[in-house]
Amino acid sequence: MLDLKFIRDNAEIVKQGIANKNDKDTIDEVLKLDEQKRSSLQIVEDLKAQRNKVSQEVGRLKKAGKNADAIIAKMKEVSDKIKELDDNIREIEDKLNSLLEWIPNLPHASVPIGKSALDNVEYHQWLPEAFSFETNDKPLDHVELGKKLNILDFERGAKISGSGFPVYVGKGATLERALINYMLDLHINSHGYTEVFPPFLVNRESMRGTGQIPKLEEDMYFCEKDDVFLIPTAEVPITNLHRNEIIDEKNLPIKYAGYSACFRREAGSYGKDSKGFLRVHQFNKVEMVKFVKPENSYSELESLLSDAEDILKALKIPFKVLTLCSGDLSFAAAKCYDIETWSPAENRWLEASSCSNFENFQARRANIRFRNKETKKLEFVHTLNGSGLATSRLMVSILENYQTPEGKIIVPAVLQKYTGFNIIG
RNA sequence: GGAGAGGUGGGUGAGUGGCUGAAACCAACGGUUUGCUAAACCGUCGUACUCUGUAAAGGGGUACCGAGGGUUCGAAUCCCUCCCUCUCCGCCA
Repeated sequence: MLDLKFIRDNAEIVKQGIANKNDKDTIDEVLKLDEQKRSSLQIVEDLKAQRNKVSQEVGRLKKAGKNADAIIAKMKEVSDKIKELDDNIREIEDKLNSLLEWIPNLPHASVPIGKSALDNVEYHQWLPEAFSFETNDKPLDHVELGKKLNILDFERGAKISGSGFPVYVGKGATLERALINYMLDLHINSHGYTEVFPPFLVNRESMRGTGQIPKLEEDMYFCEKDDVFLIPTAEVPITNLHRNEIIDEKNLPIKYAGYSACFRREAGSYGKDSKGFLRVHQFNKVEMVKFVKPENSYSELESLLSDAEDILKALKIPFKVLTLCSGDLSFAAAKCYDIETWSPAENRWLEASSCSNFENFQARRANIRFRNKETKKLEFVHTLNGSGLATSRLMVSILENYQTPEGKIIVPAVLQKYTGFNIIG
């Protein structure tokens, strides 16, 4: 959520930001409603001031045993008028809020302007030693490998749940579990994050807090009976840990890392990247979430990115990092880096992580503040989060990059103590 | 699922129709005292919106005691609906 006062004072900047994000511009309507609201507010508040004053007078008169019928009758009229104006203001406010909820966060000044993913800018790239994009044999893709080695079962997943619900079997299941544990341990032991194991179902307010609602509501699984949603990412429960809280400044930054299953309906994206793990309805992810002081959020974004990259370096998976252009930024993000890992069989890069700075956009929605010791004022924190990492796309890269000419999989060295075996097949 | 208790400021907690934006205590902040720390003492200490306005400040108003309605000239206080937490019982992992 943007600050209404900021919108009022910087309408042109906001409009430009929305345009750069390819989003719908409702600012003129917002300003009009804001104007209406404030003028009505002035009138009704004057009436309320009058009512408060006279009501006290009534109390005094009654105590003195005097008759107050005349002014009571008059105040009744005032009260009715107030009620009418209040209703009117509430109506305006509802309209205003429903518009505000849909206004995206503005891109940071360092974000390249662009229309689509094609305009994203490469930030840097990392390749393992002796790596080559050229391969002599045609590598098997992860679906073929999974089937051949009997470690992934997409067909049975479709039978028991539907397409996009993969089943990990045998050493595949162990490898998945090892990967999750390895990533969590690294973040907790080496990067200073506190481990969180969050709920996978959250209420509507939480979804609103991080910005999934209203814009992405259709993309989430919803349990109507209890009005709860399956989380699309652990970002939601973990960021909402501090919803409606005032965080002690000396506890900042707060850094959490947590595993969750992630559920996405992927409505409207059928047929695109549908193979195997490339687009699934349920996947596993370790997520990092930070609550930081505003002045530090961009340096925290860099370190968040580097924390995610450390996983890939340790696993020796080739990756590159993109700075998303304004048009490709998600609704709530001010800046975002995507990490893409190399898939030799697909012969392309696959998105495995997003690391974003939301500035105070989520904090304002979720009302997460701290008291600034210098100004003594309450301020919104900045929130950030990044996948560290999603296992599905990562698993594609691991299986394909670590396959031997015989079609076996060598377990990456850092995972071997977690799996207890060093080869699959 | 059944029965009961309760949700008040950063925290504990008082407050059953007007003098309560809210006692008291704790925490926090500023100061005095002290060789340093501690203790003691004094003082300050809600948020949001809005109007006015200053170099910075400040001042006025409104709202807010879980949420939303209602009664009333006037509601933290009375009524209704909903949400949440806790305790006990039942069922179950």
